[in-house]
Amino acid sequence: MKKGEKRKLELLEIAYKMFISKGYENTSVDDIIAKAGIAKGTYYYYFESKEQTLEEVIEMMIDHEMEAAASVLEAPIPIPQKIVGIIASLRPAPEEHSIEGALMQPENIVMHQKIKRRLVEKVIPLLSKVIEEGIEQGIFSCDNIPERVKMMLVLSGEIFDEEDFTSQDIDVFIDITEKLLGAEENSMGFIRQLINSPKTPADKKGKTK
Amino acid sequence: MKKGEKRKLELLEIAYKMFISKGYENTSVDDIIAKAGIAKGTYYYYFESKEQTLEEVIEMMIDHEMEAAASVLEAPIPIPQKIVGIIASLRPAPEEHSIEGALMQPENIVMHQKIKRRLVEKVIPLLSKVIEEGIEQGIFSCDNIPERVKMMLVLSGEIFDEEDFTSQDIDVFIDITEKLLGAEENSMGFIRQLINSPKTPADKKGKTK
DNA sequence: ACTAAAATCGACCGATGGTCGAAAATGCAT
DNA sequence: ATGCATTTTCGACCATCGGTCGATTTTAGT
Repeated sequence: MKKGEKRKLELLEIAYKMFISKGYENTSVDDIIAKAGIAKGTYYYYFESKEQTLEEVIEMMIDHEMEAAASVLEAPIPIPQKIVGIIASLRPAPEEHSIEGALMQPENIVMHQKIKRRLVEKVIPLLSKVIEEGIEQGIFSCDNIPERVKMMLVLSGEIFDEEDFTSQDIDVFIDITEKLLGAEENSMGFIRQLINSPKTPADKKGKTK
Repeated sequence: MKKGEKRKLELLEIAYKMFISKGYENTSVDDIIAKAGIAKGTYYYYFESKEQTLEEVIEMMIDHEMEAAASVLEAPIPIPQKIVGIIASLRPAPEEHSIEGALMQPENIVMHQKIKRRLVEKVIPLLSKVIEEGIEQGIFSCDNIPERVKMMLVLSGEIFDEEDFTSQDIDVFIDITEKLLGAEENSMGFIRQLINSPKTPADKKGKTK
């Protein structure tokens, strides 16, 4: 009741790392068991299938991200910052693991997509609460909150996942977020600063053609 | 220089139908060649890989959808209707082929996602033109048009792909679209009628709890 | 020490995407 | 027609992959 759990955790950890670094499709069960030093049968003693392993790995990741999101929730910061903080915390931790940023590689669509869906699902109620708080404070004003939250999440997920999003993308996202929530003009403008500092090392290729 | 082309088109057509009806992952190369009555080697004489076949099939579909979208563009209808018409035309033709609506099945994520991306890419300039027209006519008012168009497309693609979208989703989408384009309140409200008629046979399960 | 349950092993399987050398089929110049 | 090069077709074969299964070892309770 304990040995087994540990072994499964170990396998999950290995699978997790390999899925992220090499991609789900490019990681074979043989790869995993080789790394773990176990036999095929042992692997299938703990998992029904490779896909189920993916599912559990994703659940692990989700829990991780959700913790981060929840911690932002309780931080003593203004509501708009909370919202952005939560959304930002959903990005699959670029530092820790993912030695190579191979997560959103074209061949990893399946995993990437599954993560996104589950994440959106889980975060909606959390963010909805925050929005309601904001409404009570009078800084937001809107109905159909969960639906609006979902659209915010879908947009941020789709736009900021790509590495080549532009400052125009950000501007429009800010604009749309404010209007989506019925917030005051430019009340979300601070997002710009948050984005310009950590990533995007100036402009890279082309552009100044 | 012609025999070869024809054969390839034939194979493409077969793959196309099978990918849609059974899904990409569930269609084996053997399935395709069996249907076509040719040998493995012949298939790989025309295609580098199964994935490349997918790519070409998608390109075919895209061209098809783009034609439909372009025809809407030239229709003698008001601008807002054009926009909605174009967005609606992007849905992968539910009637013609796709006997079973097996296109957005969970196992078809890869194909579905690839189609979506390419479609958005291609439609952005088209829709942007329409928006500009609208601005000239004074019914819209906004900047960063392509970015806004992209967000509209992303949202519509993400929300309306799922079969369980609610009337709230529609309401919010309408609201956000109007604000995204700087259109007058409720000027996009007609979308509701368009959606209620063709699909959604009343409300289905639960909901009236 | 005995035994039942849990855990591990690895040979084996069917299916799949892909390769390759040889054989037809085709086109063309003589 | 004949010879020859190019294009097209064939299908046996291969490596890999996810998954199965009966046998074997380890563990834990009595």
